[in-house]
Amino acid sequence: MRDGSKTKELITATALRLFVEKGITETTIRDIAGAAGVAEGTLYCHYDSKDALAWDLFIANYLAFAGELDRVQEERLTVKTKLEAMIHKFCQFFDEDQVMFSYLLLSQHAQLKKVTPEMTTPVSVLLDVVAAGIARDEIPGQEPQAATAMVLGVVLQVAVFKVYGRIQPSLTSLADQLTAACWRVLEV
Amino acid sequence: MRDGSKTKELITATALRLFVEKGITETTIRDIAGAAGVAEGTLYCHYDSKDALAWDLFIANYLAFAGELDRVQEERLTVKTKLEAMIHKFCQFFDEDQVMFSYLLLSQHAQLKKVTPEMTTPVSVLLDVVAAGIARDEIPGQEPQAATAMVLGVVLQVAVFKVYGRIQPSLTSLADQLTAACWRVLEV
Amino acid sequence: MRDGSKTKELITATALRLFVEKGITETTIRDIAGAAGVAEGTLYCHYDSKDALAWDLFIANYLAFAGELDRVQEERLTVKTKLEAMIHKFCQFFDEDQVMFSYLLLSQHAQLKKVTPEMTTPVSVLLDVVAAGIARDEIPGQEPQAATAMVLGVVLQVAVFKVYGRIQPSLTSLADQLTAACWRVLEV
Amino acid sequence: MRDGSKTKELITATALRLFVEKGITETTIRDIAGAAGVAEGTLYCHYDSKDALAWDLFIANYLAFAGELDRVQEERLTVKTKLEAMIHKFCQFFDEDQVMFSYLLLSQHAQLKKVTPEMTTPVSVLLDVVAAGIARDEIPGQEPQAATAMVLGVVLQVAVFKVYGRIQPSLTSLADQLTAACWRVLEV
DNA sequence: TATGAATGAGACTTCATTCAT
DNA sequence: CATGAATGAAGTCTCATTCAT
Repeated sequence: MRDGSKTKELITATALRLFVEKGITETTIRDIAGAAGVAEGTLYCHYDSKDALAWDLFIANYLAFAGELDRVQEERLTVKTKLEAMIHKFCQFFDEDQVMFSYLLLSQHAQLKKVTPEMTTPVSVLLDVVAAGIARDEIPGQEPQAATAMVLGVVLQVAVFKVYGRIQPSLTSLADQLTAACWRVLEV
Repeated sequence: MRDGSKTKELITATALRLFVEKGITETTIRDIAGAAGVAEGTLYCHYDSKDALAWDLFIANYLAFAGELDRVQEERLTVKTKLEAMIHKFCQFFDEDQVMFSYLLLSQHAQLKKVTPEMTTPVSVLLDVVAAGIARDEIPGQEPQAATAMVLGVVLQVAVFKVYGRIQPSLTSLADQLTAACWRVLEV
Repeated sequence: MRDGSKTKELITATALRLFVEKGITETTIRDIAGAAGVAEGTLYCHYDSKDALAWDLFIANYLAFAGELDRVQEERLTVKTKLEAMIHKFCQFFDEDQVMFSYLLLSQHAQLKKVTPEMTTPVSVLLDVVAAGIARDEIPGQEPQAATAMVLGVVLQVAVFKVYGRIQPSLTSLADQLTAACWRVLEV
Repeated sequence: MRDGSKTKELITATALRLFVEKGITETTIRDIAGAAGVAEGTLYCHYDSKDALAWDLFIANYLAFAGELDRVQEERLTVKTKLEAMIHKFCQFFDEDQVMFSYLLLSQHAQLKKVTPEMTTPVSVLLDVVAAGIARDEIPGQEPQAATAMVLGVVLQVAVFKVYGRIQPSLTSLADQLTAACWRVLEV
């Protein structure tokens, strides 16, 4: 109540958790306010609307993650090491903040309509690396979109299985295994 | 007006399309009835509730697809051919009824809470095949859940990219390529 | 299905039972049709509407009962014997058809708006007898309406208690006791 | 807008009036909100549902009235004076708040299913007094339930006739007369 | 007469949002 | 900034009634 930013963070974190637990549409303002211990109106001191909250939560973190992916790939020279670094980053993100990772995953479909093509997203970063790898012949010639999809699928579906409790070990501990698998996928 | 099953099919098909276009929660009874050209109350002649409609639509087709997957894998002897047949089936299903495939994909997360463990699902069929392959040493020793996730991810994410228009060719035409990729994934 | 009047009686009897069990508004056409084993539309072959059914059921039996009360009182000469005969009739009606008696009791309030003053009702018959008794000095001078209310209350409330299971013996076996009590009430 | 309890009282009083005028089922949320001059949703700031409103309105006042009856009977020593005091209380309640009295009367049947046996109700208070009177030989030996029903009937049916406009004087002015009649009823 | 799928008005309820305090 | 009562549009669902067969 003293520091407004504390309240905002509280609301944001609570909303994130509930969005993942119940879904965005299924989570009401009352749910969030109640779980955060603030009044319903308070939310509107920090966000214009529920949609704005969901969007902010999505896009800020989606782009930030894309930025991190981009940074780690830029620090590597070969496609193989770029891919390795990116997958490690994926796994690290998942392990450090599974709730946020899940949120990006599940809200992706709904929010993607509002993502403009010029934005740098995790997918576009991965696609650029894969496409460059093919262009530079570090990866056998193939359709970049399909190749990207397969690599992305390997990582994301393992994350989904982890969320569902089908997989026990941390993703980080599986990162090398995932990288190897992805690399084999790309070797045509 | 005479044949109730025609009306039911009309409602079902309309609902399926709208659910995929706008999302389940975002699709209203009025949307469905309006698009199907029937009265709102008519929906309740055939389904107990909107949730029941969404669930019926999901589970009937989810289980039917699982059944088809199971049938084709049973007709093959080796894990490799089983996998190949299943992936072809995946691609065929996608190409023949992309709307339904998309619906199963997007509603999976929400409806999965109501799926009981004894049900045979597409995931459980794939998992069984992979696990058996590992047990029989047709696939190198590894964690079956993780292996299943990776294979599933390859196929599903390519389907997602296809839905988003990132990929042009039909999935069926990519089936062999996907099978090869999945097999490389499993070769440790 | 062969004889229409059988179907009508079936519907009528079923409706009566459900109206008493659940209340008129709370009983749906579907309830009645389902319990009677006929289609929903069939009801409209015999009654114009649900309200018409409820009203017919009420007024026919309300007036018929009034007619019986009137008949038995006319066959007696003194107010005391008239009252005795009427109360016996009340009790007999209750014991013979508790469901119908209950229906008249509970729907009275709602249907009474449609009862016109010139109709001969159970209340008007009782009132006439009491008023005549006062006029003829067979009952001490008093306000006829209040006197009628008290007599009616004694009988009806005992019936209500019987319906609620608070009273065991049949009303008929209590008729003399009720008559005596009513008579004492009227003796100012 | 500031003081919520004012709004709640307004809604409650409006609902009470309409419930009595038209019946509970026949009164819609829109009716209540419109007559109270609030939005429809406002009702749900104060009550969980329409049923909860009807129930609260019933049980709070039903039990409060039972409490008052119990209090006045406890202040008297003999059954005769207890009965006299209770009937006066009945009449006073009716004259002071005929709408509430009518509501308790008409909703009694529907709400009684939710009344548990351990609750002290107006009927149970009266029954206890009558039963005690019989036990103490202040009233001739008889079945307490039937005796209670008759006394209750005398008072309630006069109230009903008053509601219907058949009786002009206030119930309070008739209280002594009613008490005398009830007493005669009990004298076997 | 009987059927029952279809109708559509309208009931109850939810919930994002506002605003006076 | 925070509050929370109030709002009212919109959603789901019910149900008396119709009508083609």
